[in-house]
Amino acid sequence: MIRILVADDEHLIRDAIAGLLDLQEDFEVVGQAASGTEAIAAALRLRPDVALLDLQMPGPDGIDVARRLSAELPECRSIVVTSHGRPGYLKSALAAGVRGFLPKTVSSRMLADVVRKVASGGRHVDPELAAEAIGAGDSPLTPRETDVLALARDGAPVDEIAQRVSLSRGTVRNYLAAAIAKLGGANRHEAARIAAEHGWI
Amino acid sequence: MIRILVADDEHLIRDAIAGLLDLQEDFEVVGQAASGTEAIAAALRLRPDVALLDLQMPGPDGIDVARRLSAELPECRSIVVTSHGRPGYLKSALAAGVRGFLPKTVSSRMLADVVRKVASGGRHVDPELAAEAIGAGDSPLTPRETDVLALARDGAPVDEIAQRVSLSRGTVRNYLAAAIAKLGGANRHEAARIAAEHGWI
DNA sequence: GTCGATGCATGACAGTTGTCATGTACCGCA
DNA sequence: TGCGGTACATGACAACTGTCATGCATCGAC
Repeated sequence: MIRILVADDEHLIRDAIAGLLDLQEDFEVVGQAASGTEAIAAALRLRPDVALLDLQMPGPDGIDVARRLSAELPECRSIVVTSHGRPGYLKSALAAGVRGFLPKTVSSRMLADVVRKVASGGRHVDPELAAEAIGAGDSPLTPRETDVLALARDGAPVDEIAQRVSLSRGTVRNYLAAAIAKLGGANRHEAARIAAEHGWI
Repeated sequence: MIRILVADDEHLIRDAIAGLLDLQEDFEVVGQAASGTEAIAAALRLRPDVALLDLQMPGPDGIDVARRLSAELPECRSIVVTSHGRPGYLKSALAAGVRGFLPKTVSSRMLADVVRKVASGGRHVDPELAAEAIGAGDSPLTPRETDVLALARDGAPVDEIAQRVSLSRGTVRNYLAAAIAKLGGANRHEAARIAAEHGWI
């Protein structure tokens, strides 16, 4: 019997996936969590075999949770599930000790197979996401450029960004220009959008 | 027996929700669709009692589908489900003839209750979304402002927007300024983000 | 018919942003 | 030690964006 923890902030999805998994005779959903914090607490308490984590959650996201769990509860294997897009997170997910990485576009049969595979010590990464991640490659941005672009993401003016990273206006503009050039955008906002799509910020 | 069509572009979610509903003794999931186009075709073919539609789908979204169905298949009642946020769509959903409107944060029990209620001729709108929609109110933007802001959304420069809506640069800037002022943003991008959060563009 | 309110349109001006030339510090390498 | 490459930092200049004053057309109220 494989003991599973399901974490997703959307109650309906969480219930539905938990119900789906519970239908399998060799699965038992032992707990549910609606946030990263809850997921960590529940995992430490319930010690499941597999933690099925949504990537986007309030508080710590799925990857943060996986990192904590692989450090504090190594016998619990993590699988991260994500909505469409976001191949850029794959690399950091693997670095965080995630054993399975799937988009929500896979079939329920595939999810069950992956849970079994991971529970028995294997790994599984969705081939399509893997291809996209390889195609997209690593972020071309330097750490500083990443910081600055991340702050520019929701429309903050340069001065505010400069203050937050303790830089002069000119320097911030320079980093933004570099990011814009590297990403091929027409301005910072397009660049931020592109970087976000690739999971680089 | 209530015959249900489930439409969601994410296979896993679709499967999971369908499975969840199928557990209910008085429900029968008669079909699934992965896009708005498929949903319309499947509904016309299968003539379900209830169409459960995801808001965000490739091609026609859940509201578009509901509009088509309420025109061409009025005996099929539509329920729209959405990820968190987006109260702004509620009004257009109701205008499109949607009978139920729920965030994906509700429990599975609630979903089942709403399906029964809608199938028997009732309506249900999530109280929290309704409150937010009332609080947020209608879009303060004029049609032109909405057009322009929508185009500014993903970072297009003014000239491109001007071309697309056949306006002078100055006029476009003026509309953007009006939108920025009305929405309380610091620049067009913040304004676009705010409008998007409210579902106004 | 006049009035005010509203939506739409334009151009001048000032402030912000993007581009560029330039400079410093650090690192690996011959 | 000297060299090239990279990340980081700055300021001048040009282009773009946001603000403002202004004008025109439509529509309902009086």
